[in-house]
Amino acid sequence: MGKEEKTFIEFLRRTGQKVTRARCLVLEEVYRHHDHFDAEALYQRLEKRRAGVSRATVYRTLSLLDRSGLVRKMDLGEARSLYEHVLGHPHHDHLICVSCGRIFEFEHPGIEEIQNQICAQHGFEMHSHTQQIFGRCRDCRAGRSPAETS
Amino acid sequence: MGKEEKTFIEFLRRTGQKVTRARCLVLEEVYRHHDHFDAEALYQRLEKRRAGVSRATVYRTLSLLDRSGLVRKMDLGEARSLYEHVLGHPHHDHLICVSCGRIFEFEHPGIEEIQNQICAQHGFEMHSHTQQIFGRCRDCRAGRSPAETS
DNA sequence: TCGTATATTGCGACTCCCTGTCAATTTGAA
DNA sequence: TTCAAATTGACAGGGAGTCGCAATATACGA
Ligand SMILES: [Mn+2]
Ligand SMILES: [Mn+2]
Ligand SMILES: [Zn+2]
Ligand SMILES: [Zn+2]
Repeated sequence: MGKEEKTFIEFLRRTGQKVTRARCLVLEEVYRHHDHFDAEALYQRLEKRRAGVSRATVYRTLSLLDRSGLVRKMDLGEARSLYEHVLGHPHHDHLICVSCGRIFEFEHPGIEEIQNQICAQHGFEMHSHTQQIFGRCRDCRAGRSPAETS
Repeated sequence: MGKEEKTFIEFLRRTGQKVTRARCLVLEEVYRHHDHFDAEALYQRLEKRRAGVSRATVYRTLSLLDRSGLVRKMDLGEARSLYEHVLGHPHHDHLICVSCGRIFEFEHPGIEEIQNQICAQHGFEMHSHTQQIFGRCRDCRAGRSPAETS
């Protein structure tokens, strides 16, 4: 049993919720890939594997995973929310190419430090933060299609 | 005629669109207040003034104002998008209190500088960026209700 | 292991924020 | 003033996500 299962089960127990077949299948599928995904795509992947988990349960379980700290829900201003792993993926923020849609990750300790300063100034207790930079990626600027890059 | 009207008309002309009664009324109402607002609230304000502008036109005009650079559309992960002025309001980012919902603004030159560095490293051409810090504000931490402040 | 209280599930209906359609109206260039 | 083209209001439609509920699964204690 992976660390994520352990964490999830511990979270469910701690909060008086049940460890169900559907929840385990969703968690398993979430951790089969390591990219940014949306709820519908995850549901489709489960369908393909004939997991027999409903769309509603996918949404409900993603919410649990978010609250348990296993995944992070991200809202990039698009219709659908995206999700990404937290466990084993250190905190980072995103560069989003408005041309090809790809998402690049970055992290910079200086930013976190400044954020702490700002919170201190405002007497603000930070729970989470997000930072997104929208623009054109190197490939798109070069007129290259993303497919040509390996 | 305020600077915002001038800018808007110039934008409309430049992009081959028409300066209409409805668009002017929406712009006027947008600039009557200087806080964060959503489309529905703006529509209600117009209704109260019997402006006779439809909800659809409010949405369509907000989109134009966003594209013209007069307002900024913000997605804070809530159902509704928020909008805020750009003209006369220097760039800033937001602290959002998850307890009372109030939004506080901050700006820090160091952050912008780091963002430029990161873009340079990735060969990324930045168009815009947003940064949100979620947490609890000073008042909420002190158990004070926001109404008591002022 | 079994029985039972309680949580969860799948289903589809539903909500909510917009967005698209289209006939009627307005705009502005000539 | 004329008139093609853009815009508008009304409302249907879309799409992501949520809710209610009867059927089912889970877990806890006997
Ligand atoms: Mn990421
Ligand atoms: Mn602001
Ligand atoms: Zn790109
Ligand atoms: Zn607060």
